[in-house]
Amino acid sequence: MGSLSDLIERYLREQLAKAETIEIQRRELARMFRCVPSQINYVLETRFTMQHGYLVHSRRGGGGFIRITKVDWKPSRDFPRVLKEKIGSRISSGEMEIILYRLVQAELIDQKTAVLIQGVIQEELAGLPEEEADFLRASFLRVALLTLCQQE
Amino acid sequence: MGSLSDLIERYLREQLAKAETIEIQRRELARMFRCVPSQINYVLETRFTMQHGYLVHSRRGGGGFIRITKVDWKPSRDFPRVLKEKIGSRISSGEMEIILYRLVQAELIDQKTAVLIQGVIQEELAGLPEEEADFLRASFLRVALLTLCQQE
DNA sequence: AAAACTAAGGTCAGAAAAGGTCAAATGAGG
DNA sequence: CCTCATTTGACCTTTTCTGACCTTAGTTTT
Repeated sequence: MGSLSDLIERYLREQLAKAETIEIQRRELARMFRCVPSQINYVLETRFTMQHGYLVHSRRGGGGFIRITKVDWKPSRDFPRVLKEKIGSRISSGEMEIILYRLVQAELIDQKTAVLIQGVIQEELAGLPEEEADFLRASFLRVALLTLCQQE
Repeated sequence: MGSLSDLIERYLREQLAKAETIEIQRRELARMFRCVPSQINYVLETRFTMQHGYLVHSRRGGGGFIRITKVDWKPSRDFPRVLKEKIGSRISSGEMEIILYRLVQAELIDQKTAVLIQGVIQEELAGLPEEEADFLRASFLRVALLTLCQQE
């Protein structure tokens, strides 16, 4: 406790407590903390990931910046993590159906949406070999659910 | 968001918010922003393309001008098809950002959702070679948008 | 009417200004 | 000591900015 990374993390969190989105300049921040610029990347990679509830977006070149946005996951703070665990790296269409059914039971999504998701994903997967489809299905399902879960 | 190009972009967008079509003089604008005239071309090429929903037309010589016309994205009933057409079989992250921005402009999705989609997809694509990522990104974007926009 | 002049805008390549990546060196805790 | 997290630095990619040179369209002169 008390490493430079921790300090930088605390500083960024303070800023993010004041605003939902902040924009920083990597060089500027690095100068503030007297470290090399890539240290900032390290802090972002280890402490401001989606799992932590943050989205990071950046632009290079003149006037470049790094934008950090706090995400308010509707269902729960660790929804992304739970989803990752439940879905895993691959999933069959049967398993997907079970998960969707559970989410409907939990009233996190409604029946129509569940059906819609299945339809959209099925269409996207059309014609692919089963082997490959299972991997992609896992990704598609995560994208769909994570996208949905911020809607009100 | 601090580059000169960003400023010029914002200025032009403001004008275009007031009128469908605007006519500017490159020299005049360059003088306003204290830059070289070709900077204006750069802004137009990177931020006011057809993809962005603008048409640019110009004339040289005495009394020359640059005309920018806004082409609104009409939220049609046939949204899924239009979307698939726009996304295509592969798409770069930059092109995706443009599409999302236009959807926000058209009020089909809100800003937070756009950012979220980018984040979720970025995460899902992490570590993949660019070649493969472009194809998957197109699929992910379709899944996300079709899931979102078809539910009521 | 043709030639010359002037007043726009267009192109392109290179410099400058960011941020990104990756692996090696270092350090802290068990 | 070993392992994992942190720190650093060399090298890469993207975006912006600038300036030299080119093309086009009116205007004036011959």
